[in-house]
Amino acid sequence: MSGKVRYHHGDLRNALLQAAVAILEEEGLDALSLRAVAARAGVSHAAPAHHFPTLKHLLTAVAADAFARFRDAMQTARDSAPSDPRSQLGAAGDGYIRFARASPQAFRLMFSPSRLDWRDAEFHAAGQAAYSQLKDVSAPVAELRGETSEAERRALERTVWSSVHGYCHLLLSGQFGWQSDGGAEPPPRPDIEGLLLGKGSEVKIGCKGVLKREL
Amino acid sequence: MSGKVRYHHGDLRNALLQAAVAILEEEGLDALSLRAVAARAGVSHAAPAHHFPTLKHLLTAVAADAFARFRDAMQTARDSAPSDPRSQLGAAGDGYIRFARASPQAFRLMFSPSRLDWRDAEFHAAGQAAYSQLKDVSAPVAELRGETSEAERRALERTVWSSVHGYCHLLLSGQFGWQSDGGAEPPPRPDIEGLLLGKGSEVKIGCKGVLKREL
DNA sequence: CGCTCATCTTGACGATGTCAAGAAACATGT
DNA sequence: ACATGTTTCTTGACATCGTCAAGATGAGCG
Repeated sequence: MSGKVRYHHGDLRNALLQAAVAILEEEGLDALSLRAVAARAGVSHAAPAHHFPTLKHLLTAVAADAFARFRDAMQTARDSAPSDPRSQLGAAGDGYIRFARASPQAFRLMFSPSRLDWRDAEFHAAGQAAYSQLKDVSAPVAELRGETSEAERRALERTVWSSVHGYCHLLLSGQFGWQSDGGAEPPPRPDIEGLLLGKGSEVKIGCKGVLKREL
Repeated sequence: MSGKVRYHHGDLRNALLQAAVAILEEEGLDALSLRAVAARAGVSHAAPAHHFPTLKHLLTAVAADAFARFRDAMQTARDSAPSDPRSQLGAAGDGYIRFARASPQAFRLMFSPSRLDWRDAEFHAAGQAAYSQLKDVSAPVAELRGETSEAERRALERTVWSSVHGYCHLLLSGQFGWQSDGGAEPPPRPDIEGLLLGKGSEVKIGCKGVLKREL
């Protein structure tokens, strides 16, 4: 509790995680080393070993924490949006993108397979919690499209996820000619609502002969 | 020319690139170090310095080479597909995915911003050549959809690219619960043709009142 | 008080990227 | 043919990294 430096830190695990998040944001993923984290926490270079046996363990814990904030970003965006399927889908996508833009380094880490231990229980749970956001907004859309089978629902989730995730990944990679440090706004994201539910004033006749009118 | 080991290699730059590609495929991106490449080419650890001043230079050259094969994969897929916009769009996407599955490590490298020098001229040219494949198949689709402005065409390119790229990235990250080493087939890719051009037997009335029949 | 054990420090090892200095082979001009 | 200069490669070194081993320290508990 006290700020004094003791031999036994008392809460080193949390201090290391906090230092890791700070380094990740300030200096980037490539500067996130065990020794840098230890130095920032004010302990010796081998101190993290007991709490995080390996760099991969530390990065996995940081990624799990990031996934929790990632989920919150989507939830927050959905909370301040209308409850219809179209708006909820768009809001989840916007939350997804908002997080990626606000924490690009964390986003990179979260989807870096080789740096993480995918079998870690907490990490897996955090990832699933985030994914459930996509499932929640995709299900009503699948309903509207008449895609009711399990396979069809999963396919729709993958379509939504691929579209939004690909946009984020390409955006952060600079592939759209957009730099995060400049003040310019990035190009608009794919219009998944329009692609999946049609434009607002559209009448669409499905291949099964079902007539639908959206919004 | 001879297989003899000489002090002056004669074609070390190409030999290093070839060794790098081999290591990338056999041992993965994380094992691709300057020293490993030098050892595989049979030269001393500092020999690459003259041809590739920095690891980033070597990786950028490897990525540029990969982008050329990437472009070829899309072109080949398009060549063996009908010439209508829908088929060409699907074929380009399939070629994109085929390359990512066949060379996952190269694909990872190609979109790893921090490892590459994005201002390298050859790399940039190779990337643009690959991107032109997406532009070529997107333009006729934009035409069919009545999206003729420059901004609309660019937006459609981003939508197509995001969808296919996101699918590849998530697939290779194991996010779809699919492992490349197992013999199982991965889940199907997003149906971009269907999303952008409608299902085959569908009649669609656009918001501008234009009636279109596809296929 | 004394014992036990988790926690932290110190020191070391091999691997990495990069630099500096020098050796070896090629190129060129005369 | 020979000398000279330049390119190419080797050797050696240094800092940094992850990881391990051994020991110091202090907290918890009988």
